[in-house]
Amino acid sequence: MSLQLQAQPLTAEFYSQPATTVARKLLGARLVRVLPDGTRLSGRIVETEAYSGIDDLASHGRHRRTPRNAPMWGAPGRAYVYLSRGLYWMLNVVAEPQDQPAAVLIRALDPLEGIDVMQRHRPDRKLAELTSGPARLALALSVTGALNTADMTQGAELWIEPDQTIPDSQVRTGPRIGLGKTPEPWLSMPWRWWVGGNPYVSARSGKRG
DNA sequence: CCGAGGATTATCT
DNA sequence: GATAATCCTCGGA
Repeated sequence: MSLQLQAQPLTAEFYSQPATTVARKLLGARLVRVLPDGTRLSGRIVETEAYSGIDDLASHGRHRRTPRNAPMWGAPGRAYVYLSRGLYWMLNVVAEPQDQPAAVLIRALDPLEGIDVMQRHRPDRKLAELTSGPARLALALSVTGALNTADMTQGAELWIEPDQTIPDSQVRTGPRIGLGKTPEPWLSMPWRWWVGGNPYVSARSGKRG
């Protein structure tokens, strides 16, 4: 007899919603990573970005389907992990129904479980810099291209489960980060969501509010 | 504290 | 050949 219901991974049905809806609802949820040796690492999601549709000129799905971006057209709830700048892995969750290119980038975590192991993955980093950015959290949780297309609805090595609910009064939105020369209106589209005042929101995002 | 520039490589034009 | 959904270090104030 458990006194409390065990949290279950978010389902494909959840991820089938519009990427913007998924991005908002993921705030406060818990990203869980189980390492090959069984170590469990987790953190609360405090910053996300939505990339949706072939119209979105900031999205990898803006052009044709290619070997790299193909996961964005795939089943909702799978991981889309790609290498940025030849150096850093970015973790996304595929959103919206099959054949619609969309994903949500996980940009920052408030660390919960396995903080000592995360710090071992990022030697000599301050706690505040452990998971405050998409590449940082990928390093802390040992997320690499090996997890590309992994099914995040199964509770195996990587998934997201409900945890806290963040009220609208604490949610902030703004333009996405690092879009370079993406034209308007996509450059300024307020498709980034974060938890106001949370210290782990990525630095370049601006933590105002 | 802040801004500039380098690292490093898969991927696409 | 150019670019990229970033991070880190360094130099200057």
